[in-house]
Amino acid sequence: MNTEEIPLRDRILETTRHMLFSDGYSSISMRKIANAVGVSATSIYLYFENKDHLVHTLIEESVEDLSVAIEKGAARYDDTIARFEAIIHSYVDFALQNPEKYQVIYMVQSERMARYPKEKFRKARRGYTLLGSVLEQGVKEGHMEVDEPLIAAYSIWAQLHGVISVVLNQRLDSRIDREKFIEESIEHIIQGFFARIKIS
Amino acid sequence: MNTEEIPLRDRILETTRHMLFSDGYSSISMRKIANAVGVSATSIYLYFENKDHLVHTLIEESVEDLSVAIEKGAARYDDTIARFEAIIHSYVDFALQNPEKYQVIYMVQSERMARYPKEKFRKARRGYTLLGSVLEQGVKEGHMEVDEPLIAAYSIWAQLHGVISVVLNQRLDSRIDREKFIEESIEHIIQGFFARIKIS
DNA sequence: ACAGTAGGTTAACAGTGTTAACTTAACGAA
DNA sequence: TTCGTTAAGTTAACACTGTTAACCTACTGT
Repeated sequence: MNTEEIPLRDRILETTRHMLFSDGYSSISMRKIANAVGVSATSIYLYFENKDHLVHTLIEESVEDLSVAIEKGAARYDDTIARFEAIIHSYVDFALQNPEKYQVIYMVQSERMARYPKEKFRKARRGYTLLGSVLEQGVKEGHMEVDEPLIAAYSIWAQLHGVISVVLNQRLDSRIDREKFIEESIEHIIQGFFARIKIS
Repeated sequence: MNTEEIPLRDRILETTRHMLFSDGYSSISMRKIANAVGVSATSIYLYFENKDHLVHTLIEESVEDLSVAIEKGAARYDDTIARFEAIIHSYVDFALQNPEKYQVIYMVQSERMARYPKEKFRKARRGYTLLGSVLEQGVKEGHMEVDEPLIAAYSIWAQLHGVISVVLNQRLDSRIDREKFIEESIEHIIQGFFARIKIS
């Protein structure tokens, strides 16, 4: 078999990610995962402390990949505004092209995240920290008007996630066209940072 | 006892909502809920088909309350722009003042929501449908520039949820001030609809 | 040839959602 | 008053869950 060559730990991770995405968290169990991999349930505990740890590892992987995608996207441009837009589009593109990985990041609700080791959160910061520094640069160059770049970056992050999760979770109103929704939402989020006109 | 006067069904709902918020979904069980209420686990099945139905009922209640809050907020003003801002602030205020109810709406992840009866989703639409009609009015009066009011409304909805959930789920970067984050995010979301300036 | 170890296994425990069958109290009709 | 019916709850059981402890087994280095 070819799969025998791949380390068991990796096979467990891949199988879990797939099952997590297609069946949902509450449907997966250690026994089912083990069964799909072709080992006994307790073998999973040789590589992961418990179910939480297994899921957290999956999240960490996904966060890493997302961060890399964003950094690559930004690196393609020198111009600050182009970098700003590239980051946002990289985020959205990654989420839409890798729904399994993206969904895993946010699939786990607050309670289970509370058990997520705090130091790991710093890795998750990489993406919007980069965005923050781009915003700062934008302010310096006079293109944007932003009080607190870090807050602004986080705000964009949250807004993007809201848009993406509505799309991926299929909560979108059936009367609304998916692509148009995404496009207009991104446009709106971007636009909000170039114009700061007082309401007349 | 005073609690004996309250119907069992209501006591179950109240207890479940509280436990759901404080302990999280994965920590609650039919037996624990029943124990806290003071009845046997199977008694819950006299009023709810299963655990899903129990949770869905809770969601429905919360959605209803949120909708009412928004409608009340909008009704306080005649001016379109004022109504627009009132809706957004009502949404945020409700979420922050009733975290138990708001969190319950989004606590249940996509998989469990797929089992949520589709006809119930229409009720959930009430809030942003109202927002959509206000946007439409704003376009008519020349205050705003929006292509598709319904899409725009949904986009705002998603963005607001993103911001709120970051705050309530305590995923906020510790360097960032909570109140300032909320304020600036709302400001940004609102501003995006008044100004549509092409990027130079 | 033998001890140690890496990489698995089976058996068991306490807890889960859910169903079926049972009890018990209240009520109206004869 | 006694019967049948119904409502509201109970207990016992089933198949499944995460997790632990004890066991096996094949390969390694000496």
